[in-house]
Amino acid sequence: MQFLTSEIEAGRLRPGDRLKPERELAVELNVSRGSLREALKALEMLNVVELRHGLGVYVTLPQPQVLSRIFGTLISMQPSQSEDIMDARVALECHAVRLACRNATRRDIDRMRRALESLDMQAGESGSRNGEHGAEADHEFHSAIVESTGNATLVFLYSAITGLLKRGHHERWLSLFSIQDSWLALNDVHERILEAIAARDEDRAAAIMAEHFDVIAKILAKHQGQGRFASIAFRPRGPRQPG
Amino acid sequence: MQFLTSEIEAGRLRPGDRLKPERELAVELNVSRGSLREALKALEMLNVVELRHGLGVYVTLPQPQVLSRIFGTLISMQPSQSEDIMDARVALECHAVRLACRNATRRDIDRMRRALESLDMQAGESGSRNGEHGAEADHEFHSAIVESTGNATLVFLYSAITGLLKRGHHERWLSLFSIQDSWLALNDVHERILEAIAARDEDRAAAIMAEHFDVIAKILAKHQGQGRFASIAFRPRGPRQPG
DNA sequence: GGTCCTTTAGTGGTCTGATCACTTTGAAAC
DNA sequence: GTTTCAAAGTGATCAGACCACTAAAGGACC
Repeated sequence: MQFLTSEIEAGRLRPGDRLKPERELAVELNVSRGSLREALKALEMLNVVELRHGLGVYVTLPQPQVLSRIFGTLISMQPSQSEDIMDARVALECHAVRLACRNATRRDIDRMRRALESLDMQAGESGSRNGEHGAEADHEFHSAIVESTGNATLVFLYSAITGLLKRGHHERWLSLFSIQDSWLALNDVHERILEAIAARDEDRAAAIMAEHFDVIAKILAKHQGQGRFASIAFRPRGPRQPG
Repeated sequence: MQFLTSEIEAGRLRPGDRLKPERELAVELNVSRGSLREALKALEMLNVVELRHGLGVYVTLPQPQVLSRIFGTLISMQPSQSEDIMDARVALECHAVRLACRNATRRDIDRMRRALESLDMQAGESGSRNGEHGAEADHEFHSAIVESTGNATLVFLYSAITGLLKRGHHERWLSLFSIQDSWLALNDVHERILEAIAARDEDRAAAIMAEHFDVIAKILAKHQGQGRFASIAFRPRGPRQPG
């Protein structure tokens, strides 16, 4: 177990590599095949390794969505604060939008624009599934920004975080897109973010992104009383207690 | 395997509960004890259960540090550049320092101050293990900031990220603390960050933190040519290629 | 009566060896 | 040349045994 993870982290085993047969590996590591299999199955659970029947054991490249599934199971077991998760998202996105200003290609910007157009269309209607589509388009816009950074780590963290938010607080998130006046405010801010990115003005982009999360926080706070998190200018919590 | 996770997610099994003995459970689920153990060990890897020798199998509440270990292993397999990881750190810390301004207690601030004092002491000497101690004190200072936010998710992500940086780029990181003039620049910035946090001035704190990472990036760039990452004002990379 | 030690039952940890199931490969049959 | 099928290599699972650890019951000693 320890052996395999350290081998992988040291880079001696790389995604796609095939491990030696179980029987052989067990002899080398001086453990029984049963014990080795316990470790392999455990690593398979983490998606570090894939056991293919009749073929062998392969080192795999964990996909972000797989990671967020694991995260979901784990965090669903602890008293996670949605505000905490949301704050992590704010942190990632406010910096991501700066990197986007530097690295976004024309294609990236087109993708963001399409997402906003889709969001606009949803805003006109007010059907029952309105929130669903709006949330999707919103997510597409923000994903486009993060992915345009070209930073694999940020993308990875972001997808894990948003996966969590989606699963755990889906209803509350959707409700944001059912509140009438939120559309106007959000769409305006979105447009200005895109504008700033296109102008490669990262200070402005970051400032508007921060403002964006403030707007969300305020809308949620106003309409739900509890749906608040600590974004940049919004401070629902007092100082922590010593301890 | 499927059985246990669904039982847990459904809430029928709760943290602290003890499962039936392996032999008994294996009979009930119609699998051999070996197969059951493979599943249990896999779940143990996710920290969903804990196998206590001589006692039994217990459902556990995952601890953040264990999660971040797993997370770190997974991230380490992503094709990320060290600049990418560093940028994620910048993102987390620049927002964390804002939250620190709101939530840090007197104890938190004392802890930061002690870390800086320790850092000062290291600066005076110039032994061979100087870099080691300096890096440790530096890490303590930054950890204190992130932990003072009271945001479990941020702490979690931060420890995963820094764990990665430490493991994968230890030497380069240490070298920063062996460069003579870096001490002066870094210590000054550290002091000003602490000052801003104590004054609860989050805009200033965030600005100085950003500057801090700029300083690091510039020092590394100057002394190593390659040790650069994209911090807020420092832009080593051109626009991404359309892909 | 109380304290300490030993024993014992219950449990996870590991090992061994066998058998089943899946995949690929290459030889044989056509 | 194509198809068929048998064999080799591999993971999947099983059964049974024994080891190691823990806690509680029981007895020995003070």
